[in-house]
Amino acid sequence: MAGTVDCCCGGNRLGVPELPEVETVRRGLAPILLGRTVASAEVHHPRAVRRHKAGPADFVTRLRGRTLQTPKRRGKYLWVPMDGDDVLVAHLGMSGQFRLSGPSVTTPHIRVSLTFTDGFAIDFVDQRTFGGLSLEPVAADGVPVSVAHIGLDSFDKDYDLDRAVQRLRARRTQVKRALLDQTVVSGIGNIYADEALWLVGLHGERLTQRLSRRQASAVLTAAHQVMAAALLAGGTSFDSQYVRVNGNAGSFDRSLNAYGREGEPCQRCGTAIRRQAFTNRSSYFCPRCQQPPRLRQTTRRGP
DNA sequence: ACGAGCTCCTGCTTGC
DNA sequence: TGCAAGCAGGAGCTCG
Repeated sequence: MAGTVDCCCGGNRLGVPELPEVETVRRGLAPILLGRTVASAEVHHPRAVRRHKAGPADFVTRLRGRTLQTPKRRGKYLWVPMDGDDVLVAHLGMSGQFRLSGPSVTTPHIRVSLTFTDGFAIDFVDQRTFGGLSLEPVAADGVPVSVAHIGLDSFDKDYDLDRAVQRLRARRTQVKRALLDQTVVSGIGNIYADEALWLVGLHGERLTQRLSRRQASAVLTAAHQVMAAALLAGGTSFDSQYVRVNGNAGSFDRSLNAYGREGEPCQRCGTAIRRQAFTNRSSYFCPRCQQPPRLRQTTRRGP
């Protein structure tokens, strides 16, 4: 039904919002928020505003009467400039969504609701409560203070690949860890890191300081390409009748080559994709295309 | 200053 | 059948 929003994952467990999903949400929100004035805000779960230091009551009070402008994004952070000095910052975390509110919408896990002066309303829905909203001042460049520490993402007009390559190679860690470090380049999560590494045939345990410029450049470029493809698919799935503001990258299944494909044949060489524990999560890679480093600095790997 | 590891959270899946 | 453990993972935090 028009005016409602379909569910986030459609059974796809890969619903975690990374840069393309967040950008899709931003584009969906833009025409909805621009020029609307908040009549009231309601915090249903205090954890959703835990990054708003002054607390839920202050959050609600300060939002009232504010007129919203076009949302902006860096990496996986969204923020909405408003009249006045501060901005509304949103992070979707693992499961955050914005949904158009209405009597026909029966959604559990509504954490925050915003109602506008024209009666229109949206909900911030977040099952796992890793996401949240806050009101924050902005730093000198117009970026919220909590976002200022992360690096530019590869879609930013000021993004400089050479500088990103420098930062990546300056780290003293494994390349996958560095790709997930939002202060190096923002926007890359576990899924796109694995896909980028598969594309360029690098094992995630390769040490950043031993990557050539060419290798570092290739993996960053690959990450951008995978995210660009997902963004394109998310964009084409837009339907003005059913405004998608929920982080679903549409019908695109992200054409994943490695992530989540344990035991399936590698699309390049046919070797079974392997899953490996990685800091409380998983890494997926082709053991043939992505050879692990033979020698670690102090530790020898097994075969 | 930097890097590693832990923690927060909920619902689905798997194993006993 | 029912319960418990495992798994998913972004980012802030602490510790070395």
